[in-house]
Amino acid sequence: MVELRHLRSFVVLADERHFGRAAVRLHIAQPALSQQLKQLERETGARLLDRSTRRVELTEAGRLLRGRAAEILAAVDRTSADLGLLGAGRAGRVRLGFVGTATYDVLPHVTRRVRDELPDVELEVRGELLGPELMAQLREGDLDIAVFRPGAAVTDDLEVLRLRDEPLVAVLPGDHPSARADAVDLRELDGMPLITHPSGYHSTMQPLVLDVCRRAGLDPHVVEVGETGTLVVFVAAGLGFGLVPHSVRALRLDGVAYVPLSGEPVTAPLVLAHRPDPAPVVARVSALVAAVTSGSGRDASG
Amino acid sequence: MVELRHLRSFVVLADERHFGRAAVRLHIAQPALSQQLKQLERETGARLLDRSTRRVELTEAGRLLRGRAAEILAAVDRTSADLGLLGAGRAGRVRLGFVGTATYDVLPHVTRRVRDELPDVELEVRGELLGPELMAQLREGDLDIAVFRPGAAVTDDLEVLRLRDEPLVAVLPGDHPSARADAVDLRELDGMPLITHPSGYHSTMQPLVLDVCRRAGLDPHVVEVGETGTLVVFVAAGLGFGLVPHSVRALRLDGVAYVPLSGEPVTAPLVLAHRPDPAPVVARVSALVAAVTSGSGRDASG
DNA sequence: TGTGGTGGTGGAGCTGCGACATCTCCGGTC
DNA sequence: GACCGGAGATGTCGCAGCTCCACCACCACA
Repeated sequence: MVELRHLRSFVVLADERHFGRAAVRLHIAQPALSQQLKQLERETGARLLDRSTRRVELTEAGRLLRGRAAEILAAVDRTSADLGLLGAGRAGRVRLGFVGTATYDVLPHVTRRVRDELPDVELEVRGELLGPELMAQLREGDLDIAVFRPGAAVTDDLEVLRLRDEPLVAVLPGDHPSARADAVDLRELDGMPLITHPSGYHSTMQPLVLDVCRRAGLDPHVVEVGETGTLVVFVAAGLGFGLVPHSVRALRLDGVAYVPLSGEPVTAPLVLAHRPDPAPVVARVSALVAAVTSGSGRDASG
Repeated sequence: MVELRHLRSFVVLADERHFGRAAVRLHIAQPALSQQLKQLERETGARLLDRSTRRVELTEAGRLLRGRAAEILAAVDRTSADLGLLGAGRAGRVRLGFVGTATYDVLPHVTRRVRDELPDVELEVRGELLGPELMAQLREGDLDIAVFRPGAAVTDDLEVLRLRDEPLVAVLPGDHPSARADAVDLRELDGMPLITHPSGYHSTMQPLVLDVCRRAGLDPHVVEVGETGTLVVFVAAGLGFGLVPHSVRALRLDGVAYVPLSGEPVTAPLVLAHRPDPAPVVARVSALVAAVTSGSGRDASG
């Protein structure tokens, strides 16, 4: 039966064209190498080397085998390496997607920690995505881990880990009377347009935000934007106010103030999701994300 | 060190998902299979099977390995098969050269037979070459097998196999008085130009043909042409007559008749040559050429 | 709580691989 | 042409490691 041992020896032998030198490189004795080649020739039924005591030359069959054996051994090595990384969960590629409101706080912290603690893990990070889109990409296998705020549609074909609940804060233009207050009552904002994430099934933030406003007796004119960054920029431009999770405070812009809401706190949950039975890397990175978010979530602002 | 044995076992195990059944299929005992899997997991550093006494399931690493191992084993099998064909002389590339007078009869028959009986052999055929040129190409390694008519210069650094002796026939213009005769005496052609192959060391036919003419008392005006095809075309054009081996009759042109010579037959030998200690394919194709020429040489004309 | 079936483990035996010594062949040299 | 040295082949032996057998541990099911 042909074994990789035969192929490994043959490749070196074909390279050296000399049994003695090849044996040294293989850390075996020359007679053993002769035996292996003989076995290989018996197994394959082809003469692989034209050899005399003076000269070792590849036959046509030998040339064919040299190429094939090299490919096979490369495939084995590559597979072995891949499996090692997979098994240790210390390397491999992980694709992470973040919802907009986690893009400016969680994302950079996670990236930093992974680079520090799992330097061989190749992170592919995408921010400013929307919850339903993230879940769809997870299910499609286009993403390994998603960090988002769950709507009603989180089914149990995904493993979901609750990271933390973040209180909503108001995003106000810097020149608003309440911009420097310790807290703001939503009713003080009556009449201002509300900048929100998209409606429909696209964002889980908008229904939450609208509900909060309605309960405070507000029915603001709504301006929808695609990204959290844009939302804050709009507020900075004086186009209205917004309601965002606390951690968006990491996104500091001139002309913008983040002010806690007075009264009973309203929170937006942040979760992490991945497919069930994840690869060790995915599990490891997930754990790191959880550690990052629980450890230093609240004091992320400056 | 990972060996193919491990991969073969793993593929079956991944297929059966049952150590006992897999061991039976592999013709080894179950504990041996457990050992192999353990080794494989140690080598790769990854857990490949989630297993209890009730259930054997592939991990993600296992799924990766199953695919890779199958590819690797397939590549090994394919290579082994290819080498077997090469070794048995049933595959490979053979470059065949034919002298002009064997181009129109032997060449097509050989090509046909090889395609039928050795479909994996890649044949590279060149016709209308001259004997000395063929031998030079053989020695240079530019050709594997040559079929030609030997001159004096066939040395013993080539293995030569006599294929057959062919009687010379006259090639006459269709309107010649003897064109429809059963035989022609050379003296009837006195005064006609003789179309021949090249002189000097280039062709072994010309000296033979001139000798035949001289012994018949002819001293014809000689017109030299490079190829046998051209020779026959010249005859068809009424430019003279020729003397060619019987098998050239396979080249039928309007306005040309092949007529046997009366009197004692004169033959031109046809031989096959290759380098000593040839690759199996070369030997096998050589045998096929010999079979073709000895079996159906004479009745090749229509 | 027994029972059957499953994968894991420990020890004995044997296969087969590799090391060593030796042989044979061949080319170069004088 | 006899000698010499280097190269691959061969014969023998020791031992690593694989396989097998017997047994263990575990779990589902009755």
